[in-house]
Amino acid sequence: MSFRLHDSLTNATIPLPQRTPGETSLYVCGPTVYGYIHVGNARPPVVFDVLVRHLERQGLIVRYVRNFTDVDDKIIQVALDTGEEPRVITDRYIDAYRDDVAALMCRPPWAEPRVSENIAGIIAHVEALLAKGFAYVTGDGDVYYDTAKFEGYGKLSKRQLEEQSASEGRGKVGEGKRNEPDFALWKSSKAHEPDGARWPSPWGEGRPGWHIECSAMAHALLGDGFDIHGGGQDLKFPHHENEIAQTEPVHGPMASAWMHNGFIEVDIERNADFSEDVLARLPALKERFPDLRKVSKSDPKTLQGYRERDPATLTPDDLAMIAVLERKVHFGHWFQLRRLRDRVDGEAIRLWILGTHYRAPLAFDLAETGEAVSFPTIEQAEKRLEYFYDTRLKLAAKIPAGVMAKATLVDTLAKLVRDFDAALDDDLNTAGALDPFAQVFTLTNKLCDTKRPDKRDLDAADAAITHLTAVLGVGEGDPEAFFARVTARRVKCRDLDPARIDGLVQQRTAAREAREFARADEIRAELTALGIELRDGVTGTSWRAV
RNA sequence: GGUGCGGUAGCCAAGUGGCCAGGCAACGGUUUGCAAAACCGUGAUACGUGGGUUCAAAUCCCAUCCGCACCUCCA
Repeated sequence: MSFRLHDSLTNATIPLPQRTPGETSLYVCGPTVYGYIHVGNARPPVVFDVLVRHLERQGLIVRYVRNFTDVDDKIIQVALDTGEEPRVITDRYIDAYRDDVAALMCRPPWAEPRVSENIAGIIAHVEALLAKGFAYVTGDGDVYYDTAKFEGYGKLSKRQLEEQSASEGRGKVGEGKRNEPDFALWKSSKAHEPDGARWPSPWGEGRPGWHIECSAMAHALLGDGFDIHGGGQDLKFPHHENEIAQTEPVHGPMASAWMHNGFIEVDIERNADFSEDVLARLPALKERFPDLRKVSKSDPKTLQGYRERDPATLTPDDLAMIAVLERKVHFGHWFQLRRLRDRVDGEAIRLWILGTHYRAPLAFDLAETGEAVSFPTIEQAEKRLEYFYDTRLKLAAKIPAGVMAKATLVDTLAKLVRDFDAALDDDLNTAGALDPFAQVFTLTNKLCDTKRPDKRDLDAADAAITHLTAVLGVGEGDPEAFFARVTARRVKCRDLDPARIDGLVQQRTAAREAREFARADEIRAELTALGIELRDGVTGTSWRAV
């Protein structure tokens, strides 16, 4: 095992930690299930799924835990808004999450704990922190972590204690909180909060704070310390910093390595088509609103606020803000994974994500021509996927025709597979791994195009492709199922009539057989205009929506 | 201000001292009734800028400019 990874705690590249030889334990922070996820949330499951596949392929047992945060202020808010019980809400979004990540070709983790099913362990952990003097109870029945007691506080995010501001707690210093960065381990329930979000505890009815949940669930499933803790970059502080602070005093060092993925970012100025006036005002607006470019959940509300104002009172700056907000809301709409999946295949989203190293930022592209919305880089990935599956179909059809000639590709293919594995061994360099991946497919196509392909070459190509696609989780499905899925989506999206297309294709075939090529080309032009691509093969003509 | 990440060809994106990235788009060719798909080939002094080290720098050192993210719920 020569896998090495970048550890965010030490900022060094280290060998894969294995507390138990032949086994690696991995904890990844999962979603808070209060709504549908957006494409940014898709990155961690995809990245860590590839990590698990790669390690397992090399014979390791990976104990991969990804939690569901089903107890949280945001869930309570949804419950209060809709009148539903929290469990109903969280069940719904857990199902939706599983559906989304399955579409991204992520395999289920070894364990998916829910906070609501780990309350006893959480209470025990809080009690242990209280007993050791790392936490204190306030008059309101809240329990806070005392960050001043933990010497290593700030070591993951590399920040000094005094710089930090409060998080995860309603209190301010003086109102029961001892230090500004102290965070809640247990929050007392308020009268109006739903029954499904309160549990009895030694400190009265309440619910756990966000950070303690992961510490407790990781310990429940992986024991005292584990190998790798993963999650998005933004969780470094405060979430993971707090997990360390909570875990170390009770169970000793938490994770041997930390892996943080970069963000998927949207750039609203890109292709935004703003007017000269808006563009001229952007710099000044950015001064006033530093997070102007960031797509935020409060954007629709803010936009609504502007729309409700008397147009006469709107200044040019306001109008510019409206233009920008409209753009942000538009991006936000397509950022949601469910919506995006209506336009591009989940597997293509996966390939798009893997095209960039997991620690680097990844730009989300959206282009518009008139009414039509497109996602250039993801659509590019989808075309690539079609190529992979086409190649597999071609290879499968050619394998029976293999002969004992001269095998020339066996060694080359083996080397490409080694290069592929080596790229992944180097801190999961999926983008680098796509190089040998591409070369294997080119060689396979070339091999299939030869008249008398060697049987051993064909088998070697098949074995190489099986390995590469299984590790990346890209192009490994049933090709027919893939094309059926993609065609069905495009047909639906463009409101095409498959029966009519089949009819036109038949007419064209008849014309071609009669050697009436002008007529045949006329029909093809008609189909092209509908976005249908034809392929004349030896076994007849097939069509695909492009 | 603090902590990180980055600037590589039209676009996306690997690469951390000498040798090839890869993909998309473009162009030429093989193939095809013509296309499409596939394959082959081509392209551009590609490495933010200025110095330095070295036989050799995208890669190391110094300086500098620019961009991004997080530091408040966020993957």
